[in-house]
Amino acid sequence: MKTPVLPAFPRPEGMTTHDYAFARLRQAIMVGAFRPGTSITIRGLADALESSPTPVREALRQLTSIGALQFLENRRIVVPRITPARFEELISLRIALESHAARRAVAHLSDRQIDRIVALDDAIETAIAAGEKAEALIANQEFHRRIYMGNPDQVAMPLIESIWLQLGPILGIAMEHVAELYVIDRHREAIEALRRRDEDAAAEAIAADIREGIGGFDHEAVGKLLALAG
Amino acid sequence: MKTPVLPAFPRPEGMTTHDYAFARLRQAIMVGAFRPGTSITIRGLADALESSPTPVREALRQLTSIGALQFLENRRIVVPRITPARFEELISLRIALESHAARRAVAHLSDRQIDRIVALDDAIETAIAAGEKAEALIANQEFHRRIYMGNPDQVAMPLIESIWLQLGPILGIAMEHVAELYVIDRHREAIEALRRRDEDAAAEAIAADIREGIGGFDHEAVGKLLALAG
DNA sequence: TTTCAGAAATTGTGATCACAAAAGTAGATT
DNA sequence: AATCTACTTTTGTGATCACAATTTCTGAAA
Repeated sequence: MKTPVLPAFPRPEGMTTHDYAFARLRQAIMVGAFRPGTSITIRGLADALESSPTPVREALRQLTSIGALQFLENRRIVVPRITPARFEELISLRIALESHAARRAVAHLSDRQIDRIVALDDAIETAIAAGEKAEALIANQEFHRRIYMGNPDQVAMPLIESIWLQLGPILGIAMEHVAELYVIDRHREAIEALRRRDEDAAAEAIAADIREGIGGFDHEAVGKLLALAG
Repeated sequence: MKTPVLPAFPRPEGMTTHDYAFARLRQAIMVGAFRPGTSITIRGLADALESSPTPVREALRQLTSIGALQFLENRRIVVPRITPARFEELISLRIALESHAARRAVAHLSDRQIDRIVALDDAIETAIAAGEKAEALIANQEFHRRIYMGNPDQVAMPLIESIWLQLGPILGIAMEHVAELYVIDRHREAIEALRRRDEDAAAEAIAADIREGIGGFDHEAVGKLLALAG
């Protein structure tokens, strides 16, 4: 497999080459632009980004630290492959982390912040109705992120995003092979819990949202998806 | 503050310069060798390791990805400072992550593996009795790691170690200012739970171990420790 | 057709250098 | 003594190059 094409990504001025490479790759992996097993080369990326190996290598190294990429023994760089068992572990960890983060955020969220979260949920439904899967996915991530980030001393978000990155590749496959995203809407439930400042209910709503969403794929379904991807 | 002295660390042959720098720094931070706020320079480290900026910069970048270091706006590299609130978040996240990991490991641990874990617990007590704080700390980490790693598809360990790294600096301060490590021994309790294959009890024992160990520092105690460190 | 050895191309690694930004220093001015 | 300015030093950034390991390609032999 060759180095895949990167989705466009505007470069903010003042951003270092390294940071740009990192942000762009990270985004690409998180939204499922890469297949599991895809191999990546430093020089290939450097050419694509019109830069040189040094900053690109740093970006790739950072991505391996957070589980988004993998340096093999033979020094090849690949998007990690997923097994059904590993998938299950990731989902159960996601539930543990995110219900924890939701619980710890409840007390900090103002009504104004909750309003913005509601707006994001509307954006998700708009995107789904329009059949824009990628947009819906990004909006969904933003919905979750906005909740957890309500906690100002929050330290779980980077870990949660690490899990999202590890799920990205299989998510990309799922998006291609599933006719439409049928999002079981636990979001309303979560929002109601936030408004009531009910920590237990918020944590449970988030857990259910994950469990019934991407977590809904069972052992067999994941196996089929992976087989489809080669 | 200057770049601090690194604890010795033998370099396995065949290990790349980058990997060596990463492993050595990581270890140093995890065992509390650095104070919060300590600044680090690429060239300083390169000299200390008798190498060049390129591999060192990669190592530092990786360490920032897992929260062990921080690149400031002005491009300075520092060991992150901790606030009491952040400390509390880290502890509560540690409890959530590790009790989850313990629970998911129980079913996979063989009696033989549990025996080895018991041996590690003995090593901890030996180190404590001898007043060797650093050794006790490392053995304690190894005790926890060995439990969680029993799960072959485990994905939580890197995240847990990320938390350990973020707690490392304050742990170093605590070790200097606490007369002796008084480890409330929930380890026996955890081991018993493992032997009974009791997931709930194992998770709870680990949670209690953390809560009554490093988690025992309250808001005020953490503030004092940080004040001592400047 | 398959297999295997050797050449060629590709790729990660790490040292070096030029550059720009930031920090630190020294001296003059108020 | 305090403050500001100009100069020097330090520091992160990124491009380049040589090197070694790996992979890929090529062609001959079975």
